[in-house]
Amino acid sequence: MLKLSKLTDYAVVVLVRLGDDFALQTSGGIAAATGVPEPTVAKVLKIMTTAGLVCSQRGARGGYRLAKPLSAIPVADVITAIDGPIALTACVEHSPAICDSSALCPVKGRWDRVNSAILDALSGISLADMRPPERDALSVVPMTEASAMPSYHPAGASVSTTAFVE
Amino acid sequence: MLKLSKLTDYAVVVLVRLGDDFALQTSGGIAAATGVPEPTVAKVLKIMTTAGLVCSQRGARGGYRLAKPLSAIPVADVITAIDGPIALTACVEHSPAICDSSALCPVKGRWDRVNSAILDALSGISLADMRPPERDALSVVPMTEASAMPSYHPAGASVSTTAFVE
DNA sequence: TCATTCAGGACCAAGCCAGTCCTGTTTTGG
DNA sequence: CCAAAACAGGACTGGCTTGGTCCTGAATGA
Ligand code: FES
Ligand code: FES
Repeated sequence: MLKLSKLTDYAVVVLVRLGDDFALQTSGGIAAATGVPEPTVAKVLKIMTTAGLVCSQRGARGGYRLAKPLSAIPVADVITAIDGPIALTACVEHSPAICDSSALCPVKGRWDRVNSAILDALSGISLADMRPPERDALSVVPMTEASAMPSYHPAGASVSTTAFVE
Repeated sequence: MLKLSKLTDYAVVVLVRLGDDFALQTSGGIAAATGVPEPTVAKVLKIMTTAGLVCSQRGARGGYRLAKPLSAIPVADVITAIDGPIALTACVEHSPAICDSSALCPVKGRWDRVNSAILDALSGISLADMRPPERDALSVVPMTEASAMPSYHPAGASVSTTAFVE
């Protein structure tokens, strides 16, 4: 299954939202603005902080801020931060897993080319390219309450309408 | 997790093996030659047949044969045959899943570019590129018995040495 | 001092994938 | 005509991964 984890999708949404203005934003505020459940936003932002993509300010009036402009963050970095190194198969350079039968395997080392092709493709697209041109409608959402706003669910399926009850 | 299913890895191994000669080869023979468990080989080949990548001949003295040369089979086709259409997220063209909140989603339609970049990369590499230059050592393996040969396990981990006991 | 906010885990349930097996159907060969 | 060989197609199950939640602790500002 060549697909991204749902967390990665969330991360892009959150980061793009962070890029809308450079003021400190709390995880709760971002959750309200994007419709992503607050615990999930917090989890994503923690990972992003560890990866160095965002800066955090602790304590009261704290929050998160982008560490670099959106145009300087390739999509590959976000994926790597959440999913770990991009390794299509177990037998690819920089893969966490090791391969036993590398002496016998007929396709030994041959996936590397495929892997780097994908890596190049993902490194050439930045988060700025993911931002939609019309960013007015979303920025005006008040960060206090967004109860009536439908939540954002990338996976589709059945929308549990009580995703962010508070 | 941006990684391929293990079946896809097997499929490439099996198809490359099929490309070594154009005679009919039984699933059992391929299993013996590659070290992949026989039921798995059969499963992979059935999928490949449905996808039209290999031709099958039923009955006694039957077997499988490549439908087209290795150089005419891009890696993307193998992945699509096993994993379904390449769709990084749920909100990509040709994705089987549907997205509810496409009206609100801030990155609506923005994954398409990433997806096609990957698709292009995978379409530009054929199975012939996956075949190692030295194909002597593998072709001389007799198809009758390969009991002493270590099995091929892409995932690494613990090698159950009794993979193909018979 | 206290409320606020992030840090960093542990934790559980659901979904998915790998691998196996079983029952047909088709063809060859005696 | 019969039996063996080999593919077709599905059902089934165990194990792993992931998504999502929660809890406790540390830092900061009022
Ligand atoms: S999740 Fe469907 S358009 Fe973004
Ligand atoms: S599975 Fe490790 S080299 Fe191919």
